[in-house]
Parts: sequence; C-alpha cells; structure tokens
Amino acid sequence: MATIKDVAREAGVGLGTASRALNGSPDVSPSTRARVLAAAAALGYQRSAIARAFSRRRTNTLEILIPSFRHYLMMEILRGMEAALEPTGYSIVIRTIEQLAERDRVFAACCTRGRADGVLLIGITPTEELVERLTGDAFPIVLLEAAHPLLSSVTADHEAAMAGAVRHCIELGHRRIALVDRYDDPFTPQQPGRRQGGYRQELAAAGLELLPGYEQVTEFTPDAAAAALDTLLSLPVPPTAILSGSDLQALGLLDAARRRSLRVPEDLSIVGYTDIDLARYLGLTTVRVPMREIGRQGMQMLLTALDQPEDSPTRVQLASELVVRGTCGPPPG
Amino acid sequence: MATIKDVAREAGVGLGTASRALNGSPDVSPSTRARVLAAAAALGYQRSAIARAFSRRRTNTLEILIPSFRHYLMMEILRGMEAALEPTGYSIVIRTIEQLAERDRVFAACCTRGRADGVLLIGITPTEELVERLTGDAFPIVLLEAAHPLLSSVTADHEAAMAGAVRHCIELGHRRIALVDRYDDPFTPQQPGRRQGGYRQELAAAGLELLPGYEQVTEFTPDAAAAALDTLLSLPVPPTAILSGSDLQALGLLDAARRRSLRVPEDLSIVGYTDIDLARYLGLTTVRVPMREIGRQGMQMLLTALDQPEDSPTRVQLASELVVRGTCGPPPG
DNA sequence: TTGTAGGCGTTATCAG
DNA sequence: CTGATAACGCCTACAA
Repeated sequence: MATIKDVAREAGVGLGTASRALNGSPDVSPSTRARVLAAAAALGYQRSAIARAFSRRRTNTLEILIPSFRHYLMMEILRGMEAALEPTGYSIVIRTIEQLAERDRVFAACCTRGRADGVLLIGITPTEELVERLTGDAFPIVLLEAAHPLLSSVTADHEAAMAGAVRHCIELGHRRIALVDRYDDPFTPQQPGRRQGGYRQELAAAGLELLPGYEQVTEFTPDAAAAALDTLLSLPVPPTAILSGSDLQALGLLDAARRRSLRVPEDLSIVGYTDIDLARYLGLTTVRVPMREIGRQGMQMLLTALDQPEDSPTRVQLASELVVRGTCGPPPG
Repeated sequence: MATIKDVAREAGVGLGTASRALNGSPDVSPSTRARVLAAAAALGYQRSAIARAFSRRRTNTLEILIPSFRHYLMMEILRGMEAALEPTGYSIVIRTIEQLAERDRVFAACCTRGRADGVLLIGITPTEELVERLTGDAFPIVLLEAAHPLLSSVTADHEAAMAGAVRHCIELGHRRIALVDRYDDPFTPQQPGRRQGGYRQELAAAGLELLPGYEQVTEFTPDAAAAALDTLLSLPVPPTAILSGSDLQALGLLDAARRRSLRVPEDLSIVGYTDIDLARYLGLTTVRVPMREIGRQGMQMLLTALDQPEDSPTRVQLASELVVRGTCGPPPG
C-alpha cells in the first residue's frame, strides 16, 4: 500500500506539499498539484482514513445507536438519515443496544470525542449521567423519538396524534374506546407512553370515562395484540373501537377479530399507528408518523451541530396525520 | 481527555506497562495491574479507538455495503449479522450504494486494507476489477445474495425455491402459471433472475409451455405488481396462478385482484416470496427465504476469514421452503 | 516483570 | 509556494 511519502517521492516534492495537493489546498501551484495527482494515480495511492482521522482528530464518522434491527420503522428512519447524509462525506456506524445492561458501557464508549464526531440515539433515552458529561463536553448528540430538556431532539407529536385518533372515533359515535399500546422506550417500559397520555386527555376532554381494563400495554407484536383483544372482548363492557400503538399490533387485532368472525369495521373499529407501507394494502385506518422525515431532520440537525456547536438544544416535534381508510366506522347498533 | 500517558504517570508506571495492563497482557503483576486499572478509572480514561486502530493496523470494524435502506429484507439480514457479531468486538459501518455511478468509487475506498478489516456486500455483485484486486490482496470479503466464483458467498437457493412453487401450483392442477418477478441485482437489471430460471426449468420439466407475456419483471413494489396483474389478465389466455418474486409484489397482486372482485384462491392463486412477517397475517402462501440466517452465516464466514485468511472461497447456499397458507388453491372450473 | 524508544500515515506549523 | 519537523495516542519489540 502506497503512502503519501511514496507519492511525494514519486512526484519529487516534499511530503507537506503532497498532502496539500491531495487535499485541494489553494496554496499549491497548478503544475505541482498535477504532478502530485499524477504520481498518486500512478501508485494507486489511497489515503489512510485511520491515519487521517488520527491526525485531524476527527473521524468523519457518526455513530447511530438503536435498540435493535427488529423493527421496520428503523428502516424508514435510517432511510431518512441516509438522505441527509448523502451529500456529506460522513460514514455511519450503527450500534445496537439489545440489552439494558450494555447501555451504559456503550454510551460511555460512543459519546466520547475520538471515536465518532457525533451521535444519534434512536428511541433510547440517555441516562442522566451521560447527559451531564455530554453537555459539559458540548459533544454533538441528537435524540430521535426520545427527548431530554438539555439535548436536541426530533420526535413525533404522539400525544396529539393519538388524541386525534380518539377524536375520530368519537365523531363516528364511539363511546367505548380502548387502547392497545406498546412501550415507547424498550428500556423504561414502566413509564406511560406519550400516546397513552393523548388518549387519556382526549377521553377526558370529551367527558368520557376511562373504563377499567381499557388500556392494554403489550409487546410490539401482532400476537401480543391479539391476546390483548381477547382480554378486551371478555370485559363486562367491551369496547367498540380499539386504537393501537403500532400498525403491527393493529394487524394482530385485525387477524384476531377475523378469527372470531368479527367484521371490521361493522362490529369493531380498529385504528393503527405509524402507517407502514403495508397499512395501505390492508386498508387500515391509521396515524401517519413521518418516520423518514424524523430521520432526515435528526441527521440534518446533527450535521449542523457538527459545524457550529450549539448554544442551546433544538427540539423539533413533527406533526402526524390521521389517514382514514377502511377499518374504522360507526359503532354497531 | 486522559491519555494512556496520564494513566501511566498516575499509576507510577511506565507507558508500556500501562498499555499491557490495560490490554490484559499476562506479563504484568497483579498488583501493578490493579494500580493501573485504578488510575485509569480515577482519570476516566477511555482509550482512543483511532489511535489503537492506527497503531495496530486493524480497525475492528467491518464494512457493510447495501444498495439502500429501502427494503424490509435488509433488516432481517442485518439482524442475523448482528447475532453473529454480538459476541465479538467488531463494529459495523453501513454504507449505501444508491447510484450505480458511486459503486466503483465506494468499492475502491472500502475494499482496501486500513479502513475496515473486512467487507460484506449485500445484493451487489462486485466488478471484475475489484475481484481481481481483492483476490490478490487476500482481503476478507463475503457476498450475500450475490455470487462470484472467486469469492465466498451465502445465497438462497432461488432456482429450487421457485421451481418448488411452480411444482406446488402444478400439483394443484394449474397449467397456466405466470411469474411476476423483480430484478435480483438493482444494478444489473438486464440479466434474468435466478427465480426466473427455476420457473422456466420447472415449467419445462412438467412439459408446460412458457406462454408469451407470462413473465413480468417489475419493480419491487406492490403497485408495479398490480399493474403487471392488469397486463396478465388482459392476455388472450390469462393465467390461473401467479408466482411472485417478493411478498411485496404478491401484496400488490392480492390488492389488485380484490379490486377486480376476484376471489383468491378460488378465481386466482397467488404465491409470494420471502415470507416477511406480515405474510402470515395475510394468509399468504409463500416461499420462506432464510434471510436472517443468510445474514448470520455471512457474518460468521467473514469473521472466520478474518482470523484465518481463506485459501479458497466458501460458497454456501441455504434452502428455502414453501409455506402453504391460503392464497393458492386448485384452478377455477 | 518493567521501562524506553521507534513507528504507524497524516496533517499542521513554521521557517525559508 | 514549498520543505522539514513535530505532534496525534497507542502498541510492541527490545533492553534492562
């Protein structure tokens, strides 16, 4: 592997000049530059990214922390990030944090100057300890689908979105509206999600009571949601409409309803959440969450923070939108 | 940021000793090691990954090249890779090659010792030029869902899988079986896919003629497939069964058939391909391609190649399996 | 078992 | 405009 030294020798110039020429510095005569470039081409020179990063103390790499590669949603976010990344020279290294136990270790290793120039956390809330270190260092970090008062973040307006879904059902005449939600943060399942908050608020605003057992928080899978449907339907006063925290869960509900020979939406209304590609083909009424845009804007935010360290955190909230299709209608009877 | 030098000073030992202690070398007395570790902890020392990589000429990073983050399948492959990666200390940097034009540049940059210790190509066939350089260097590389005689690879048995699907339809009584496929490699759409080969072979083996217009190769989307259905149904002799190259396309076919009030499978049989999570909930008869396993084995292969440079390429082909659900039945009449 | 010195490939600084 | 030279932080002989 040829080094810059070889190139310099081959071109008959000094090492510094070769470096400048290769990096497009203006302080080098055209003829010299041409000689250096020719030499580099002749030798098949490829500059060492590592040595460069080491010397410049800047890696041109961004680290992305995700809970896992499990969910399709991640793909959409990554796709949005990719779009923002494309015109830049940055690479992304993706690291999964499957276990809560790894979290702190990974945080410590990632969010430290040297390894990556910045970090993007998706759906993971940082520990207070990390936040403290980060804000002290002014280390570039952006949260996606998570938030902290001291850090920049991009999220969807989950409360408003779910409230809108509730309102839609109420307008159709429903009074017994249940929720089958999932946990926002896989690592802090105890805290109530933001969708849940919107659900409660809107119910209260309409003067409806939150019926016991109407809030089912399950795993993020169709099967778990199907089980929740069983629970809901065996309630003394079963719901006529069910809102779900994800399209995947809505899918499970749909499937379970079909197996019970319940017609949707005649016998039971179902609303999904997120609007994955497939929702359209299922005719699922759902909430469209701008996942790709969240990824794009989050990356964009990190990119600008890289150049001009932020004074104060930017917190963006993106609007969701109810997509009315065929799984939600007036209540039976 | 504390360096190893600081740690050494703090612990009152030499720099080399500190390095050895930190790296778990056996040639260091327990008491010294303890002092060094304590000093490191006290200083909050984090070793510089870059400097380490620079010095060892080994990055502990693997590069993954993918055409895009567009497809859900990628997620499954990544998930499998993650599983194989978990017990190792390797990081993965993912790079997308959206444009054919970027391909060579990216190849040149990635597949060169220094940046990453090895490369995994997903669904992308390398150029001959690259192969030549790679085999010369003995640079660790593994192809996933792509193949080359001189390189290690993991693929699914697409010919056999599609042949099996054809056979299934024939056994149900179908004689007019069409194919709505997609391109294997986004960058070389001209060459016929492997599924297509299996389709033709099996048709021929059963003594069935390949009817004109029966092979529709479309984009990898439900809408494109829906359009293909229109074309197929307007043929003088329309098919009674349609095999598709992806579940996404099968979904489009299903949707288009429903819009035309065709019952599936009574009026028309449809077979998907890949068996994405959702296929189950749609009751889609499909071919299960072990995507996650492809990712896992591919990564495993790369990992072993890293330690013991391979003499000759390993080429693994994983078996697919027909999953019979509800979208394929006997032909009408 | 420990300390010292050399080197990894670049970039940046500073005279010329 | 150009050429030496000093970092960058770590690892690894080699010598003690």
